[in-house]
Amino acid sequence: MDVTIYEVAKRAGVSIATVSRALRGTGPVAARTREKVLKAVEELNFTPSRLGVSLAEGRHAANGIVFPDLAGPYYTEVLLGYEEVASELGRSVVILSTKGRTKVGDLVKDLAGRVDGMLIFGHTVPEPLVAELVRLGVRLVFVSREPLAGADTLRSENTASARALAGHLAGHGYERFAFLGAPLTSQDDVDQRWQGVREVLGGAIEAVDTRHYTVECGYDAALTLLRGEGRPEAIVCSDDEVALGALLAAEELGLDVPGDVAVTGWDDIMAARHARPALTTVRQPMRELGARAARALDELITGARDTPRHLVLTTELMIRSSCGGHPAAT
Amino acid sequence: MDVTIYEVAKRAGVSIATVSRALRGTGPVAARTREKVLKAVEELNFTPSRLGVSLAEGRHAANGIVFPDLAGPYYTEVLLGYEEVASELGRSVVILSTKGRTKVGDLVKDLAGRVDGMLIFGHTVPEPLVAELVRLGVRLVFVSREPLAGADTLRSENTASARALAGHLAGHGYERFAFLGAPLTSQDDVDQRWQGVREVLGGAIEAVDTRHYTVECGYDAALTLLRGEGRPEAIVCSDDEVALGALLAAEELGLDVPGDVAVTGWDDIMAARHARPALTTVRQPMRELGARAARALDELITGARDTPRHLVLTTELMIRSSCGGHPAAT
DNA sequence: GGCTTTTGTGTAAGCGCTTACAGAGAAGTG
DNA sequence: CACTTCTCTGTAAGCGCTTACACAAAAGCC
Repeated sequence: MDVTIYEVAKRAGVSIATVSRALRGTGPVAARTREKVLKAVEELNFTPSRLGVSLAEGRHAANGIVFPDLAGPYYTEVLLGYEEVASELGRSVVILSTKGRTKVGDLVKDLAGRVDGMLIFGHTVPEPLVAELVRLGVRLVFVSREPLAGADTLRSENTASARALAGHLAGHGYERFAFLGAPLTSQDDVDQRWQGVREVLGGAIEAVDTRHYTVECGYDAALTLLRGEGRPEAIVCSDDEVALGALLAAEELGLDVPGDVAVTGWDDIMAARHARPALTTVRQPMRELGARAARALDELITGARDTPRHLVLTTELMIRSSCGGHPAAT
Repeated sequence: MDVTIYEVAKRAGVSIATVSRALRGTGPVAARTREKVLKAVEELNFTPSRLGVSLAEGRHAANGIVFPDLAGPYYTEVLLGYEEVASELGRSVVILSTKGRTKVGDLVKDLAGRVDGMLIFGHTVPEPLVAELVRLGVRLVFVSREPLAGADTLRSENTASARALAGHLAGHGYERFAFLGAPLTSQDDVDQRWQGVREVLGGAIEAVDTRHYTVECGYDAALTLLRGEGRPEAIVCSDDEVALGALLAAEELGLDVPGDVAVTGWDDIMAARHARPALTTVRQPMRELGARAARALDELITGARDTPRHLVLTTELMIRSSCGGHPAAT
């Protein structure tokens, strides 16, 4: 790691400019000269310093990603899709989690100084800081948030998918519903799901707050809900983790799912597929979200595109057994 | 992002050395002078270039991490623990996945040029390249592999935990066992688990290959195993994903778990807890693995320690319902 | 008051690499 | 042969920041 381009040049008997040209193919180099350079590189086991290259080029060849936490499988899948495409494009990925961190502003700015652009999940970064980053010309792509002027946004479809899910549930003949996991922000993913479900079920469904979208919070809220008056026949959950909590609550209360109460989730994470009963849920194309985000960011970084774009990816309704019986199916 | 230290110095009417000293606190600066500098910094919204600082300091303030994939929740948890401590120590985390990648050597070397040290999972990086990195003085910490000269290793305990698991299973009175997920490498994690289980169950257990440690491969191998002659009464699986596959196979064949066949896993991932029956498994302190790795790497990077160290973290036997009935217990 | 020590600041040299531009030599053309 | 064009190479200037060292002024001490 201590060999510099100067030592290679000396050993090969050429200038550092020639070494650079030979290695990068950025200019004409005689075959004989190239051989001498490559031989010296091999003998000295030289690898160009990333720092030197980046400073001289004025670019990092790296992408950033800011997320609230990775404990939910949702974020992991997006990250994997993102990293895969970033690597294909010759870029490293620098990660930053904001969970439990103070001075998020400083952390995000430090990240911005290390990368050519970044992906931000939803509202992980405070809005004033987002506005500042946009003003500074930082290339940004957002996943899972409403459109924002000056930056790209990418999300999965929510409203129509929620309507399809609610329609399917109604087809089971249920008449009393609850939506577990009230929206935190207007127009965020969960709010759109709530809107879509409500369009179909109307006054037959009521939203219940869970405080966070975790298994634990879903369990607590479901326990309270299922112990109360007017128990719903079906619970539509904001996401799979909350739904897993609801399954635990039903189990503890000795309620059969879906016989006594049906439960649905959102995301189609691994645990949802392996729970019993297997969760009926909506699958988000999470890897594709990450992959598309990396490509969008590439367009912004290379200048292939300079106008913000807002994309919506399609979802898939995964009917399993938690919503009710399906004659002659699965 | 375009303001340089020169512009700040000009605006504050001091030299760039004074700006640097004022911002970093590396030398005496008069209070009056410091105020002028801070005012200029604020007016110009200056943030020091990470590249400039790193090149001048000769360090990146970043940690690398190389993993085969993040699809398994195991890797995610380790990454989270790692990132959290790295951030506390003022370091960013640069990730690299090797799954499906060609030219892993080039990718790893590029990563090495961006960070002050890195964490590598098991045998993700080919041994010759590992030897070369060690020789080049790259600070390395390995997780989940046997001790290696010249680098730190960190793993969870396997053999004694496997003995405890096997002892518990034997206590259920089973007499025929299978180990699903044969070891790939001598002394790797799975091999140690296999050794521990075999010490207790001896000739009553036989290893079955799964090719990979995934749900799908576990399912295929379990299907074959359970359809064959001499069906085992209990299946000890290499890890939770393989165990989830075994649960799917049993379900498909109409076998009751644990009535007809008991199943155990390893890791205690979310899906293992939410499966039904809930998996008996061994919990690895995955976040702590990551956190300890980051701290170990910090010691190597700062020079607080220069001799390699090999640590083993304790695990916890999680008895749930997939191994058999437990009177008056959950 | 003279000498020593401390505080504060600026200059210059790098850290490792890229590349514009100038110049030399070789090749091509009329 | 003279002129033009092409190939190849080296020099010098930066990219943005840190800091050793020299020097000046102020403070402290006898």
